[in-house]
Amino acid sequence: MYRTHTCGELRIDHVNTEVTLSGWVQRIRDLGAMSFIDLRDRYGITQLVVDENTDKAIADQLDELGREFVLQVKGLVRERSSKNKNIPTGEIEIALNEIKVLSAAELPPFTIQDDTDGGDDLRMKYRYLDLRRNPVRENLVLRAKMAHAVRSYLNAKDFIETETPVLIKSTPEGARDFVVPSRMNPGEFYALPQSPQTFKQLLMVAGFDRYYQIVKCFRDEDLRADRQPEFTQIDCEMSFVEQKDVLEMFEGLTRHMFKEVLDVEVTEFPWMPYSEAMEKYGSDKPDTRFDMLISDITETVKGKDFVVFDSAEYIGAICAKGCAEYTRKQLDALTNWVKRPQIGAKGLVYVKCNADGTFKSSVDKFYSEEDLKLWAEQTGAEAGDLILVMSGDRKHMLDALGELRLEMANQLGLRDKNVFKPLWVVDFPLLEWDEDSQRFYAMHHPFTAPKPEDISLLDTDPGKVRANAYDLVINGVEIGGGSVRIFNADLQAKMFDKLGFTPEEAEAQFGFLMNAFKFGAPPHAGIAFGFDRLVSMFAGEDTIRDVIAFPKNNSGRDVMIDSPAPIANAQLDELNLKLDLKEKK
RNA sequence: GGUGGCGUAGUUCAGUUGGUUAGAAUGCCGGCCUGUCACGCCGGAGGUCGCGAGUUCGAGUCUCGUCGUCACCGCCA
Repeated sequence: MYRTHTCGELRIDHVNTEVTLSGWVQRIRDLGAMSFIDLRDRYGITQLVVDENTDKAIADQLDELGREFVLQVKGLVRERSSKNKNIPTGEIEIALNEIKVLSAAELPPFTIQDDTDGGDDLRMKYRYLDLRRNPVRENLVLRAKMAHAVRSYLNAKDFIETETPVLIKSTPEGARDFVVPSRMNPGEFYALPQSPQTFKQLLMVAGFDRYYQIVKCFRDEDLRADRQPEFTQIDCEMSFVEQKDVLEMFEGLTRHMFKEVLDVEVTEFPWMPYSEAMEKYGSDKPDTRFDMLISDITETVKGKDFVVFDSAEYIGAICAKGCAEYTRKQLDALTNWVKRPQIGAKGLVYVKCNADGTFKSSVDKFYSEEDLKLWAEQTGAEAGDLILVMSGDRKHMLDALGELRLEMANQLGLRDKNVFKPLWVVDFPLLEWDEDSQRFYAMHHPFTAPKPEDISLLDTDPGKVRANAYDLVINGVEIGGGSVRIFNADLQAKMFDKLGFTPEEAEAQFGFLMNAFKFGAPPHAGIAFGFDRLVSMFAGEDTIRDVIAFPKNNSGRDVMIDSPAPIANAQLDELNLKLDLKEKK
């Protein structure tokens, strides 16, 4: 038996018990004739004590030990003469009578403590050491707890957890696929699923009625702090439901998780049309923890001989509360910020609403106090506020104002990680025009149903068709999304036609699905949550890497196992593959 | 594919206008210490300034290239 107790469980009640503990050496404090060892495992830290006068042999053993050695120790629990109120085991210590080194340890490249001295890449390379640290381990414990909460909620609602295949086939829509060569079928490839989309729809055709899965998905696209090449979704589908039924069910799931895991009650989720999100927040994933809404002041500001505004398609503004005192330096910094290529604005106009009721703007030459007063009324600005104005083409400026809004909120500390504001964004456009390829793409995916009242627009004005699609957004993060699906073979065929597929192409790519719809498909709808993002939000982390046990870096590499890696020629040969690497410029 | 930040001791970082022998903290090693718990005190070791070219009398510092890493845009539900 390696241990009778863990390093986190002994208390004052255990005094005079003979115990055996196993764990890692956190730290040794050598006071001369007396030494203390902090022994750590996942449950906590227990102090071991050795007195050189009474235990000379054991004291000598301490010289051999170092940080992160794995020990098995035996001894008697006793009350400390000076207690540590900061840790749960702080009232007791173990007077050792035996130390056994189970495993020696080299000096770790960074110290295993809550505030580590290790940088990100070093921590990634030695991820198994990083995982010994409390904050990282706690994130993964949280993740396990959340997965458990998902299962208990959905199981109680009669959802059937079903696995779907990982080796499937590549399809032209959506993200780039990861592909896997098939040895038994020379020249052919599997693809890893971007999501189990078609399979869950087929499960509905199969009459499963309610399906879910916590499942890995794969997308071969460039990475971000919130994007990994393999990531986890809570994937769900339901039959005989309308949009409202799905939103209620998954609002319930979300609220259940907040309550179970964080003990947080969240309010009912408002529904916001996509068009409103874009116009008021400049984003399809609005952060509603704060207002600072975008105002369209195009009509108000035109016609005063300010050529920049007069020639602009759109002029929009936000009001930053209490920022009238911003200095020239701060305003210049903001201007430079919006002029960066990532935002791409031409400039920034400001209006300071002074405490005395007067206005000071960067366009005083063109606008009177009376004019500026109108701006203030329209943007809801009061004395002490700062109005920030941008002009240009509508789509681009809404986007830029949305980014500026978030930046100002950051500067003003309005994005509190402990406040959660969920909402549903609904009525997304069904199709999106792509200039490069001169064709429509499905904004969600090709199986999304148009709103019934918009179906007639499919032939006349496809870009105007709204979809029965919805996103769950919390604090400006897209947590999940889904849609009511097409369940009629004819309508599905029409969709493929609008997306530029010939009937033959549609048949070759998705014939199995349209075929299935001919055998009695129930109306159905579904949703998928980005599990990693949800966990990182609950954990208060900025990147999903912090809630994944073994994540990949920015370039899609696992620096611990050093993957991806070349394979042997024999392997390539077996797969009938030859490399033709392109020269780097 | 693009824009920007970073790369200096095991680690986290500082390093002035380009100027003598590149510093701090922490960790590590040695010594002392019986109530520590981020123990304390004394001493010591530890550097290809990512790599390569260039400018210069002189480069950690400036320029170009390259590699790595991070953030973002494009891309991606």
